[in-house]
Amino acid sequence: MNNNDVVKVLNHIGLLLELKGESFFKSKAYYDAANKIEILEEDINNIVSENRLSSYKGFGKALTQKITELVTTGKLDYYNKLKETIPEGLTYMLKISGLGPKKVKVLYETLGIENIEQLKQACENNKLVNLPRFGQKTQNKILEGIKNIEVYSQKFHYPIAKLMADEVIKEFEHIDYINRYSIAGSLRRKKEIIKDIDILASSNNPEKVMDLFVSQKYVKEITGKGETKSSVVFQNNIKADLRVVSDEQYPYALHHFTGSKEHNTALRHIAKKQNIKMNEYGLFRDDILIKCKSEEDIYNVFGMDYIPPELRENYGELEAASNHQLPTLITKEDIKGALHVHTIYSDGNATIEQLVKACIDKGYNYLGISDHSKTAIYARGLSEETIKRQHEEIDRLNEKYKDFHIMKGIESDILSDGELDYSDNILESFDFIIGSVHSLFKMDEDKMTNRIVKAIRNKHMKILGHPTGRILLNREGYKLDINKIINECIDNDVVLEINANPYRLDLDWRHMKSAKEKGAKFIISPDAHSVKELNYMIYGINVARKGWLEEYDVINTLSIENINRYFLK
DNA sequence: GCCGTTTTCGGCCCGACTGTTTTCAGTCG
Repeated sequence: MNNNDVVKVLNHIGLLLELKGESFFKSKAYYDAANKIEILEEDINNIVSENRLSSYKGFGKALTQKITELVTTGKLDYYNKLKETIPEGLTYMLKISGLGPKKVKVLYETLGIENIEQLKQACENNKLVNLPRFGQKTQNKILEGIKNIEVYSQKFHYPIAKLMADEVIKEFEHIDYINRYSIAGSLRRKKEIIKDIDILASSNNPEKVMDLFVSQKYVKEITGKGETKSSVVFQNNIKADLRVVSDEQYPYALHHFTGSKEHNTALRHIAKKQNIKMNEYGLFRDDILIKCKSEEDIYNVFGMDYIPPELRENYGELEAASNHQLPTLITKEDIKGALHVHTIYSDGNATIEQLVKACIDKGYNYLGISDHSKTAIYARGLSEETIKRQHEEIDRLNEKYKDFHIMKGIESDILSDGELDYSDNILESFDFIIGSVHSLFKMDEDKMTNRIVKAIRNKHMKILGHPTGRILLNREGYKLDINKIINECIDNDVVLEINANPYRLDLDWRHMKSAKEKGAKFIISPDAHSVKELNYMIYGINVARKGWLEEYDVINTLSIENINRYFLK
């Protein structure tokens, strides 16, 4: 039973308790515990076996006992009994927009409704309208919600949501009754997956701003409209919320709606200890507003440095800001070159020279070509002869572009036994080698971990490509012991790739901070298959910032001389 | 279910919107 399994059980217990009608705070205790275990870097099994769980805040007698039973025996009597008392279908009914635990409980207890199918029938037979605090509109909304269940639970990759949000705020640009505006929420924090778009504006005429917002051409449906808040669904099914406040309230509101919820809650706790009330409209001491002109001022009130939105995940940023120990996050200006790039030699669609010109335009100093290796037949992986030909072309181009440097690399498959794809003398002809897993994803955890560890220990290997192989919203990463992989990389001077493809963003930023603290080095790579995909770099920088990385943590901030020296080490 | 240096009981972050009521409960973020 790993950390993730425990998180799932605790969250489910929280949900079941809500459906039972228990105090919300009891549920919250389970949710809070789940959240804490989720960001834990240590294996819960170790913590339990060493009896250290109760020393963590939020883990009292009951939770410690339950988690211990769960981890040591693999099951939890309390959980199993709880599950028996509540039909499974009720959990799914909560996914319907507008339905929460209280209403689901009423439906179950009065009409005996146990699942979405029964609920739909009851609506169609007009059974809901006479229930307490239900009515015609609620019934219609539930029916609509059942129809929209997939739409409303849909999630989106960062670039899709960013593009949509930019369209919205473009409309705000020249409106004289809007003072300030910004993207907020998870999009401003640059999360890799976005559920909905949050936008904030300040204005003396909120009604007019709301009218403008809900009448935009991309709006498919208006799901709410009030004086300070409106919600819409766009044609591509992305939901968006707009909040409008006065200009004086804007900094507080921007902070509030940027989140994360966990960051805000933790900061509010700190505020409360200092007798300060905190909400989206201001900071108040004895009901008197503490004036702040910017988010920076807000953090300063608590003696903290400004925390960039990317770090606001309650991963230790509040403590670091108090101690003036926040990282100086990497920026796109720090990047000197791109190393994971495919060409027409394998499955890319651009020539080396086209990519060189694009990189020069971006202000990069070098480019590292890394086509697929020979086992990747599906991607036209390079034979030994083709490699020779490619190296000759690179030599010619290096003569032609004197102020720029093209490095010879390869993305070698890590074969099922952990070997790389070419003989030693071929491998020696490259400036760098990325090792990546592209086959047999279903291996069990031990086998996969050993396979990759063996590759990491290969003296030719310099970079571990997309370390977990995940495809966001599509495929889980292969099963592996990520901490062991990271430790092996550190011990063997292998660089961890941050694959900047917005559908991968692999390594996950949640692992970066602790890896960095242990001494890991990273490279942000576009994994481009075309000139256009060189632009993926920014998505990798976004998540590197979320992972607390600074310039010196990332090797493609080095000059060409130093990166070559690094690989020769 | 957890927590506490004023507390071992009574809090637990806070507010907008909706739909049901005729003042507020439930949902949502």
